[in-house]
Amino acid sequence: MMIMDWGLQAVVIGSSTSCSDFHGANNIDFCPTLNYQESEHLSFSHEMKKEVLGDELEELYKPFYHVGGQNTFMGSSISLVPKEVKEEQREEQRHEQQVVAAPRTYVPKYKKRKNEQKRVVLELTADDLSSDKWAWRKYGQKPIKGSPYPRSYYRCSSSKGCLARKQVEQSCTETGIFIVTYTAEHNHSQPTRRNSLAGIIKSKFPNSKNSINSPKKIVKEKISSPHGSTSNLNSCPANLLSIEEFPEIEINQENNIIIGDYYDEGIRNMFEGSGENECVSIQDMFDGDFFAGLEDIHDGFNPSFGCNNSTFPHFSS
DNA sequence: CGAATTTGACCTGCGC
DNA sequence: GCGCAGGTCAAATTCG
Repeated sequence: MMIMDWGLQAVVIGSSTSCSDFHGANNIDFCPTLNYQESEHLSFSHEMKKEVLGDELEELYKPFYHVGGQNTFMGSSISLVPKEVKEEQREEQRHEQQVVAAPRTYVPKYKKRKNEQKRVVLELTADDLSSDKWAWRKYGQKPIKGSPYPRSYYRCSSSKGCLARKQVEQSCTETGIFIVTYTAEHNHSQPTRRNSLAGIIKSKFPNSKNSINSPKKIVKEKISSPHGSTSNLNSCPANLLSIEEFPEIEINQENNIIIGDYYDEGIRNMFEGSGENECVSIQDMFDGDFFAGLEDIHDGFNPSFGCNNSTFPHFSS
């Protein structure tokens, strides 16, 4: 029997480990912290999904889809896969298992297209970089066209199979500012010991300096479609998010969400939090918590979505 | 001596 | 199809 319910699973802030470890072929449900039955109240019907979200918004969500219906962002996860899709994924995964069982003929040496990967870009000071709690190992450095400074490439050195990557380059426009790009996610918990100074201690950036008084931090999230085209939030037909409401937030041509100076301290707190893996999630952003946080930062700030809040699905946790 | 970094070569994606 | 730019590999080198 085909189940038409749209199981919208939104797993709130939690350990990235618990979710990222959940990519096994048999683990096509959701995080162990929240299974479908337990989260029935989070579901809404397929018809409701169509009515509220619409096809195009559904398309918008696709970048967050993930094999096994599991998505994570900055240590949190959100799952948006309808059950009928999950059945198809079961078939695909069964097929993949068969392929794996067969003699290996070709192993892709490189990852999928770079524009398919979710990237989080931060502009950080040296101090911000040194507070990175992860252990990184440098594996490359390249000069970048148009920039006088090279870009350094780091991978997570804590876990052998961890796909987390980090790129560090100095801003060519602002001295003391480093553009850090995180790609993929850690599949393990944070190490107790860290090599957080990667890219700083041995940095050859001539202008590297500690600039505690220049806390500028721009947070971007590149949202890319697995089909190669990027989802354009600005043209979101459902007008899911009215950027005009957020004077310090903009979306650039690359569909990066940019948060300006004004919210710096608040953003810092929201991303770093007081405990491990406490990060802001896409869900929180949709849920309004993210913007509520900005509201706290910005007195009189009035976050609102472009669509009617009463019809917008509420991702209660 | 093992681990980390450096650096040139190689591979892939993408625009023209 | 070609060339460029970015990303990764891996041998050599350096560090602790």
